[in-house]
Amino acid sequence: MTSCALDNSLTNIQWLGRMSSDGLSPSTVKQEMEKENQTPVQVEGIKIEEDSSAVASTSTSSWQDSISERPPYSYMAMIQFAINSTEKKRMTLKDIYTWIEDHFPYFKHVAKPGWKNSIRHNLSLHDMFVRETSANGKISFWTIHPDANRYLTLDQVFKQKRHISELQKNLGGSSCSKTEAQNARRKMKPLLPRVNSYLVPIQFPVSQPLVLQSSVKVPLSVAQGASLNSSETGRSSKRVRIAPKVLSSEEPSPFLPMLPVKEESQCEEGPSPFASAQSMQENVSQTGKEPASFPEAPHIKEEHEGSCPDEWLSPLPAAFSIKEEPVQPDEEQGLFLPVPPVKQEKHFTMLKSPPRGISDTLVIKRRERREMGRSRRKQRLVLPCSEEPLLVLPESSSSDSFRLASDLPYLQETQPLENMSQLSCCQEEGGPFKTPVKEMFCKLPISSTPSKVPVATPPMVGLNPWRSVPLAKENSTLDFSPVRTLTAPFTSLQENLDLLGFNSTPLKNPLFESPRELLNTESNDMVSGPLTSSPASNPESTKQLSSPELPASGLPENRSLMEGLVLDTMNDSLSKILLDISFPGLEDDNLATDISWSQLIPELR
Amino acid sequence: MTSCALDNSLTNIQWLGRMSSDGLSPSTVKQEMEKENQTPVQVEGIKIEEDSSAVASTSTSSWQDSISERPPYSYMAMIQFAINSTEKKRMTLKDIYTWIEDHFPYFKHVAKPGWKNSIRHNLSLHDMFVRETSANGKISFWTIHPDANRYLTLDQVFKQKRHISELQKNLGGSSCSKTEAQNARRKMKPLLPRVNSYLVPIQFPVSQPLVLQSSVKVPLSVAQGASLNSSETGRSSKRVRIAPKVLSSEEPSPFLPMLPVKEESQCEEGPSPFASAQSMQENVSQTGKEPASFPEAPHIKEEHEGSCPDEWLSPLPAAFSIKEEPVQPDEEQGLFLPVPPVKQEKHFTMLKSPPRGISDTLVIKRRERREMGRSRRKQRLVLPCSEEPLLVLPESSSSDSFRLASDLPYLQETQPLENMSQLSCCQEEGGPFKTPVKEMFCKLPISSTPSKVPVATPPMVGLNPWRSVPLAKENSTLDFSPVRTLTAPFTSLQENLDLLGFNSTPLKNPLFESPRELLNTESNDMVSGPLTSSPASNPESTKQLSSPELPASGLPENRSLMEGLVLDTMNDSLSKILLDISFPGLEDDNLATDISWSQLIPELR
DNA sequence: CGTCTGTTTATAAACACCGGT
DNA sequence: TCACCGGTGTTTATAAACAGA
Ligand SMILES: [Mg+2]
Ligand SMILES: [Mg+2]
Repeated sequence: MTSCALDNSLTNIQWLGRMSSDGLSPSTVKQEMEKENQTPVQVEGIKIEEDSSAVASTSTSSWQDSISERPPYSYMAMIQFAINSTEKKRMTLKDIYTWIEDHFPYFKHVAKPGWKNSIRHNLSLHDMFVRETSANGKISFWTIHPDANRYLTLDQVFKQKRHISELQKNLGGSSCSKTEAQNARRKMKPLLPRVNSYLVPIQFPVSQPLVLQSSVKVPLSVAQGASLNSSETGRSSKRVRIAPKVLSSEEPSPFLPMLPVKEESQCEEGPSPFASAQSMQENVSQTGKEPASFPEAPHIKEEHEGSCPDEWLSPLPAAFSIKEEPVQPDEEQGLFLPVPPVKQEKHFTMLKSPPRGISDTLVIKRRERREMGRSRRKQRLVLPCSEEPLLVLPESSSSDSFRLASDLPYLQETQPLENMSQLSCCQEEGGPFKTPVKEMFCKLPISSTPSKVPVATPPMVGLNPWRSVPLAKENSTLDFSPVRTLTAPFTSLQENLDLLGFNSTPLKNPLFESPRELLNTESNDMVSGPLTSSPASNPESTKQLSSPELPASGLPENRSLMEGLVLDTMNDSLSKILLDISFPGLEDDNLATDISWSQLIPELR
Repeated sequence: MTSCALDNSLTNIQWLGRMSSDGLSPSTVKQEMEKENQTPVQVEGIKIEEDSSAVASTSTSSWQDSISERPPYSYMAMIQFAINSTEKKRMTLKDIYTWIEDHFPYFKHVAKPGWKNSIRHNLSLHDMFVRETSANGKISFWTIHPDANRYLTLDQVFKQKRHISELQKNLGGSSCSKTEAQNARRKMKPLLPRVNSYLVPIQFPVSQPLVLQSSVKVPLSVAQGASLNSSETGRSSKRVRIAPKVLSSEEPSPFLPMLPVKEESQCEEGPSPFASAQSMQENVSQTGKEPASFPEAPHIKEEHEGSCPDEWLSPLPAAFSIKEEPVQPDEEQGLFLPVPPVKQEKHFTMLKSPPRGISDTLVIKRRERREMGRSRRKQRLVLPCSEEPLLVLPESSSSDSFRLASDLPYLQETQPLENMSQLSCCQEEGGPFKTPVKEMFCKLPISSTPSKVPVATPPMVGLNPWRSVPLAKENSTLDFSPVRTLTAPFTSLQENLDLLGFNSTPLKNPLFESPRELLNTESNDMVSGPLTSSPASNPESTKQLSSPELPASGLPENRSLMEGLVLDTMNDSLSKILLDISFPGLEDDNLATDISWSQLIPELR
């Protein structure tokens, strides 16, 4: 509706975005590219400009303020926000792009064009997103599987944030020292999206804002004040923040049980010019809103046993309704068991899986359900769909946000210590290296999990003398790789910060993960409160009732910022170059051997 | 059984592998790293050496010969090969690593450590792989969901290859010029894994073997001879070949309907030292083997409707039993329809999906099933699981390979032209740029689909003067990026080759894809032969009957080779460096703004 | 504390297919 | 009508970040 709003605002945004790049050297690449990204597609879209102004100007909401920063939501979450912002709960790919750009300027002005590829990838990959075709068959709409849709909207998330932050303040920031964290367990559950989830490409050497925001450990007051100061040196390396990882099955019911919220309503092809401002405004609007009361509420079906996949559940930093839901006895069906279905369930749900005939091994799902604490990691986390087929979570239908508050305390506890010590460091600065470190180009790479090096710079560098303090470990092996050295500085700084207690990264937001853990740990000792099995993954609950589930949602934490807008694509080039240089033509021999694979003995050597 | 075979052989292999690296310059990185990769994990494994000799020495089989080249199988396929090589059809992660290293030396000597991360990623991502725990709960085994397991083994694939190649020869190599290819349509269906699937990191400038192998276009004889000659210049750029993309549902029944084949039998923890030789030998062994006749043949269950996910089906370059299978009338169920189920089905299968309430839009699946040719792309390809719940493909139970031969012609036809013109070029050399090209680091990037530039070398290059012949298109935009130029040469060469008919890339191996296409095109005009819907995706068929399906499997084509064992990880570093250089401290400002996301107006600028 | 295993998210790519020109 | 192109969709490959043991 508010189409063709102000181009000016948009312009402003861009301006800001450019600040970083400016007329730098050619290597600045990013900015250049970025701009192109948006323009190509949107320029023609007609609905490009609109009210991007809202984003730029509004300071009320939580993170949108920092216009060019990457939002703490995963692509999956953003897609859901976009689709759920329409009345029909469906949206064309192009409109999804537009919605996201309008609500998250980062993608419009900073992100590389590849972000659209990621959107498409997510739409295809997640079963939650279903493509439907218009009656005439001319248009394709992306929808959210009714059984999986919790009707999450950006607004809801915002509200959640506010609630959380308020609560945190009231609670007093949990400094989350081990002891404290542990104690806090039951009470705190940072609904926030997990502290560190961002993708922002990195760029600059040092001095990055660490900001934690409302998330876990740091009380808002602290976070805000501290963020500016200490955050400066925080973590600057990393290039792309991996989203919080919401664990799909977290909250069976939507954040706020609410159903559709009608945000934009311009479904169909309607460019929907104006969406941006809304989210902001909505935040300010009334908090409590009752769910159910929407026409199209889809799903309902019978939810067999554990029919829902996994993402179905909580695609974003949603709430985690920890209902407690007693673990059912033991179904004992072939394979899909309602309870702690491991993630793998997905398809399994209906299949008779384990007719294996081997009795000595149990499908982990079942095992886990029982032993909970044993078997192998994860999986139990999978609560997702098949999880608790039975529990519907028909609880608080509209007061969710509040509910969440109470639940929030939860998550954090799961592993206070660990977060602080290990995790916390790593995230922000690139500190610890759980997985080795990654091989620069010597012979360091040992762990199979890549792991990134904070600053990673190619050998020929030496240009950025940010730091040169080796971590004390691997240095010896690599000499020429400046990369390694860079990390050192960060770690030191960050470590300090972490210790101080306001490192955003450490704890991140156990929010979603905690649910899992809770379930698991339940049998052990962790459990104390309400958790149990689960977040009703059942779509039904969501639809039929506005169901209770305590939708807590995560909140952004923001802390890191966009560091460089680096273009990953370049990476390849560089690496190749290096290689080529070093290797004249040796490989040709090897390569040449191909022949038809079918034969040809290595004659080369 | 044949444990502790010859260490010598292994040694030899390594030797060969090293040939490429040797004592090159430090930049050689790869080799260095690679070695470390393997050593760390395997060195301790005890079962490391074993009979790797088989691999090195045997020239009988198709591609294993080229020891250091990346096999044409996707990770998913290799994992299946590994797991299905055991009697119990289960394997620990470590053993999977070992099996793959033993059977595909590439991973043992060339691949970067990240390949193990990819293995784990595939295990977790694909629902087909289910983790089970031993009775005592001490050990985790990875298994293949019985409903999805077609008991594919490396041996079977090999056999398939041979069959195919033979058939091709008999048929006379289809030079696959457009006209020919089109004509061949119904007859040829290259069961091979698709020509170009590899991941090999790239490294060298020019002169790469193109080798096509037995796959589609090129008759074996031709491929072999030609490969060496023309292949030289083929494609060298690309870094990682994306696997053929087997389209999971391709062959509902296993290649060779066979059930378990017992290859290694050393399940459990047994290091299984000796697996390697077997595959080779088996190839030589009898070709025709009847299926069914194995104890544990799992699945059977009732396969509801479209209960199987998708990967369930044909994870590897399996055969594509193009049974014809008439498209069922129209089930009309909520969403999952047996026929051309779109991939999205996965979970949907059992859920009542579309209770949406909106009648104007149809779930694509349904639509496609009906209209087939309309709606949106793909999806129909999805034949995978839900596809033809009904058709079982109980056809030729053991003569599949032959069947395949007849089918092969099929695939290629789908889009001969396009492949030749557009696709073919791109693949090999980096030729055309369907998706723009990717941004080197200027402002070129426009298409949201990354697209790689053949040689991608950073700006400062000029080192490899492989080619400088622009494709005629985009050149103008990028000047300094040597990358672009590199592609040109290839294209020219390859194009020529393609025209010749033995370009591996263009058509690749429509094998698996063809099925999809066939189905789709059916309604249109493409269809001519037997295709129709499908490759029985039903697990049942596989098990119950050795069902016919024509398992054609893909074959390697190999063509590209490992170009550089470049380390992607480095890339980041490089890009960052460049950025940093260009940007002094501008961003700090931006970054500093983080604060707590919740507030803070962009004060920086 | 470090490694291995497992789960997820992010990206880049390679293609397929479709519709517009 | 057809070839080319760009947008849309689907998959595979990789790198990473974490959780858990
Ligand atoms: Mg989908
Ligand atoms: Mg799995």
